[in-house]
Amino acid sequence: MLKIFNTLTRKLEEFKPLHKNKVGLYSCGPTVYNYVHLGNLRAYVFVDMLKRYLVWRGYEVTHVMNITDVDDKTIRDSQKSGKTLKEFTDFYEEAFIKDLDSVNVRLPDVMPRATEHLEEMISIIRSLLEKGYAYKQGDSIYFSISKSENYGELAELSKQNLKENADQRLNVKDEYEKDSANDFVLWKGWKEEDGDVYWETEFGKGRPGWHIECSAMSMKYLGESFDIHCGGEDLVFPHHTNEIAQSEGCTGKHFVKYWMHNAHLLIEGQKMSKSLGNFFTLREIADKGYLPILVRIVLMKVHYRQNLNFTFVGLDEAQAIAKKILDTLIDLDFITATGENDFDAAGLVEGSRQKFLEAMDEDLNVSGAFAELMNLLAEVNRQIKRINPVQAKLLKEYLFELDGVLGFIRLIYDRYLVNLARVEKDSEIQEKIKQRLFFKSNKEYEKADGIRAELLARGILISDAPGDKYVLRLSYL
RNA sequence: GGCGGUAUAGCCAAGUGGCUAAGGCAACGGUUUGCAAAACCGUCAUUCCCCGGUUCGAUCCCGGGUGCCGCCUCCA
Repeated sequence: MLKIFNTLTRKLEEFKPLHKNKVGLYSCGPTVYNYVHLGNLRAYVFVDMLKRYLVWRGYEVTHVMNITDVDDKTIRDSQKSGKTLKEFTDFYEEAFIKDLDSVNVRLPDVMPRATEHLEEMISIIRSLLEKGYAYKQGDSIYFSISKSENYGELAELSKQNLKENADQRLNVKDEYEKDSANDFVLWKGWKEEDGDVYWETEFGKGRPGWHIECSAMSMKYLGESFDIHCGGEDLVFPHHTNEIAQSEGCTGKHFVKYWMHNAHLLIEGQKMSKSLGNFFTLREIADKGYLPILVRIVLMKVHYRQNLNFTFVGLDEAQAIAKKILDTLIDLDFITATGENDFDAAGLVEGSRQKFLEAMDEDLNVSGAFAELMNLLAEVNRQIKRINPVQAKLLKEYLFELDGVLGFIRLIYDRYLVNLARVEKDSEIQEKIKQRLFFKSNKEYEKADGIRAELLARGILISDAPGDKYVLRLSYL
């Protein structure tokens, strides 16, 4: 039984989709005005793992993630760069997709852009006006939270004593226009600084507010009620709180069954901030010589509701884990045993799968799942000398099956195979390997070791096996 | 000021009202190897942040501290 923590009830709940085994999943996507940083990436890796696990568990998942391609920041920065809004956001959208790919995040089924869903947003706003949830003030339209029953349930606002303008971020002008400080904007009337970014609509010239886009796009693709909505914990209030108010105000139906929020991350023990210069992007990590997929391992290894401290030591640890798994896969490829034995590979796999599932079923306990993977590897390594090719195939298939959830093993292994093929085609390297074997069998160890060192410098590690055999491990990470 | 999260070894990190407190990284010793690499075996938590309470029994439940983190209008 899969249990997940629902922010709405603050409890672990059994997961039961609204429609049999079909799951509608929405996650908040990026505002495309810059490269994504590690904090953003954690959210996307989390949703990816959740989705992969649901699929592994047999659910049919439809995943929708929005692209916010119009807001204050995209307008401001596109103007600064002298590009049109579209040129500007297209650039970062493309970069975003590349970054997701390099941490092996599977793309959502639908990635709708806000600017392409004005109709849907307008229709929700119209309905909210008709039903009295919204009011026009100046050129803008606001949602009146006092009209909304249960407003703030998700964020448990009733328990809180909201500090007015806690962060000094409230715009004083906006303040005058709203009936209540906490009312939020659905439609923003055009202002001079918006330049040529506006839509002519029945509400006048302007653009949509932020919250409305997620309501519009999620309901368009997943229906008025759907199963899971994800996002970073900072979005609980106000973004998701307001999404609920708008959507439920408009449809009169319960919007989302399960809300899941991932915790934030620290960088080397410190808050990410512009002034500390620790807003790492994937490119910056890669420039330091780390394979981007290692970032996925780091982000995934810690439970999603736990604060994660991103460190370069952690990246090294991820590298060691990846290497350990790959080394076992390589050993399975180079097995020499052929005969019958009493090793119960199928039983080992079945037991392991059960433990992996039990761990992940507990609100995605990845640590437990990793522990099981490590225990399996240890057992395989203990038995490696007697495992035969049939058993090796079974074990490899199982590791790749788990990788359907984890999402890094196959990628690292394939990379190894590509490099290995390159080495095998390289006649110069092959010649060196032969020479080394010759020196070695002649007990000319200095010469043999010299060649080994030379090859190692080129990323090729020769591991001797009994007899004349050897295993090539590449410096792949 | 209000609300919430969290504290487990040198580091990362599960977990449980009682039995050996998972797993990984690092380190150290050993087996194997011509030497390595990989692997295996072994060592590595007697305040599980502190104080108090409940209990036959608390790392776990409750209360109070302390540290760190977050939210309180456009941030993943």
